[in-house]
Amino acid sequence: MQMDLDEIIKALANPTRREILAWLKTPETEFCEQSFPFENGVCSGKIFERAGLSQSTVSAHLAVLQKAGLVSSTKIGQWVFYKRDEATIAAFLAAMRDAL
Amino acid sequence: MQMDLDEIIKALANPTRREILAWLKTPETEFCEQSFPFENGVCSGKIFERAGLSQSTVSAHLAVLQKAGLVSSTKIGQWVFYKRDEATIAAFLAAMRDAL
DNA sequence: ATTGTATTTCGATAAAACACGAAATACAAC
DNA sequence: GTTGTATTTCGTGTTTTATCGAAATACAAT
Repeated sequence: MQMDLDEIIKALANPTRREILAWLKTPETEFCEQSFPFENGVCSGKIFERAGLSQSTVSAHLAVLQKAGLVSSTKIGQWVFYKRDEATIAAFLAAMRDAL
Repeated sequence: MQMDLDEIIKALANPTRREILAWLKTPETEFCEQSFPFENGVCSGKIFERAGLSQSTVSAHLAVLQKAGLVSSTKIGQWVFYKRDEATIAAFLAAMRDAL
């Protein structure tokens, strides 16, 4: 598994981004219903609402998470859905155990 | 175990600080001998040398690590010795598994 | 093709982090 | 107490991060 430990830690060194990642763990309980099933991920608009920051700011946070490989996105129509990348997250935790 | 997850992650979001923490895992192999046994920790001077940054900069890094609880320090004479705080590190790894 | 909705990118600003050298502090030894 | 060594704190410049609103892009629907 290739992954940039430094980039991932920096991505996680922000409470909003960690929060988003946590919300995505259980979309059913954290977000109200959406037209598409949660298997595709959560529509970014729902995340914008929840975060209490401007759209552009949250969009930037999502981009950082994605660049670090912690989430992936799918475009469906005019919406973009984000979901956790569990493989990277697990690999990061393992790498962290070794690094520390 | 009380510990500020946010403060710890921010402390770790810097390669130099992670490096220092890694060096302290095996002082015998990472640092040449010192007058006091490594049980007391590693003399900050040795860490300054190894890091390749100015004393003041490395001193600041050590302060961040200590404030986060990742290392502890002991003063002996005019020297200050730093060592890992394994309890905090382990608690952090566990908290990280839960948070992610 | 015009309009409307969803999202991202751009440009600006403020705050935080990183680095340095110089000054200050702490302690030992003389 | 003066000198020398070890370390931290202070003042400063530079870079990175976080945030916003406005402009740009993408797509759907009419």
